[in-house]
Amino acid sequence: MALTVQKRREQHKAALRSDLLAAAHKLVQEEGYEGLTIRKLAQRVGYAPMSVYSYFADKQDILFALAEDAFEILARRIEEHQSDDPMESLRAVMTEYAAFGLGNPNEYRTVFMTEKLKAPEGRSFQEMENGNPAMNVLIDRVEACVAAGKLKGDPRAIATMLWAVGHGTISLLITFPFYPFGDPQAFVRRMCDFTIAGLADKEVEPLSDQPANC
Amino acid sequence: MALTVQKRREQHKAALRSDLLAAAHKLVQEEGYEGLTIRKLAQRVGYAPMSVYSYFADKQDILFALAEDAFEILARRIEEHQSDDPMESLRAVMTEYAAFGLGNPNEYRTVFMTEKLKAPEGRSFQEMENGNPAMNVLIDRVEACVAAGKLKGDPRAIATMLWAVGHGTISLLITFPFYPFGDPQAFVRRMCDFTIAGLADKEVEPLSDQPANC
DNA sequence: AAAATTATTCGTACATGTACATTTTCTGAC
DNA sequence: GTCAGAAAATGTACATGTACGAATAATTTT
Repeated sequence: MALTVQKRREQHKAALRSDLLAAAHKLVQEEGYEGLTIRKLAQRVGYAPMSVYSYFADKQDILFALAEDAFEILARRIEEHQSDDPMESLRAVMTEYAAFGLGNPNEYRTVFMTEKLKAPEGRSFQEMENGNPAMNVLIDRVEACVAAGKLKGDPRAIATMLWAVGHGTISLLITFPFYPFGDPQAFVRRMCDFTIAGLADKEVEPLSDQPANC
Repeated sequence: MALTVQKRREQHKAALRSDLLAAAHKLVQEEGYEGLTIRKLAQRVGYAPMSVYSYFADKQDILFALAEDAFEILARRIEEHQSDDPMESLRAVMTEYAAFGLGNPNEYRTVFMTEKLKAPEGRSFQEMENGNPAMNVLIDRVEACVAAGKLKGDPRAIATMLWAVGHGTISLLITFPFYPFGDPQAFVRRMCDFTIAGLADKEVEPLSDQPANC
């Protein structure tokens, strides 16, 4: 029946897209980040350059897909670092997040430091909130801390604030490698400790509901 | 004598460079940020496209120069917002910095969210530290707070931490405009208050001296 | 002044992302 | 099987940043 064929085509297309991603990954391994070129990529899989655009909207789309794969590795790595103490588990998110960002600056940049022209098609933010695996784990662990009475207030607000601090720290370290932050690890730890200590005291209000915007 | 001619040439060259920058600025005004093109720019000043490269290393260099001009406006704006209370003055830096970043996302991006391949030729960081006018004011005001006994510890370390928080906040707001941070102003204020409150307690150690770095 | 050296400008050429239109392949109805 | 319509793949073309080297102008040396 028609639906089966439809499905098969979709799967086939997904498989080809996956092949392209694999080829892109290998290309980056072999020739570095700036060696990833639409033409080279097409050549690797025996396509004409323009055929790539049947599977990806544009080059950014490819980079995003690659970065998303990398971020799933991060999510797994974070889940490996879990403690009995929920606060320690929370700290581990920050630590692993930082290590990942510093170790994969290109992926970090494409996901977190690149203009987002389109809100990911679904609802404006739900998609994003649930989009990055690492963000999910962060919220989960904040919730655990709140449940354990170690933190007080709205978990999403707390997670967002932690995100802002962590992102600021990491992106500065990535962007200004020559600035004397001292030992990156130490700077990350300092920012992390400082922030968590600051949050431990107060009751954190939920984020406002976007009132005065334009 | 020879030196005079040398000087004159340098001034002439600087003037031409300035003309190019002015033309670039106008181009951006008229056609938007992505409308700034080497070819268009050259045409505006009656040059061949490649001649632009006598005055700028590459396109990034032009964008940087434009952004630096913008940041001087920020520095001036910050200095207008000064209070008797040094802590309030410090808060004003963050507020104005944020307002500037949100109002000039392109400039903010080119200065703070773009890979720095070359450490600015002088000494590795001195140049950078004194490079951005806003950073100078920040350090100055932190020093004032320390002097007034409102903050304790190393001023540069405190300023760097504030920078990290401020930058994280602003760059997230710029990069994920659709994420429900709530009112941007409110989010900035929250991050700012939270951070300054957290710093007020503790004695802040200087940043370590770059020990374990590959 | 003439020649040599240096600084400045420019012409040509290439790799890149991708818009647009065309061709080829596939699908489902008759 | 035939054929119309859709989907996938491709060919061509353009704007862009910029490398490279030639041409031109300015400066210094002789």
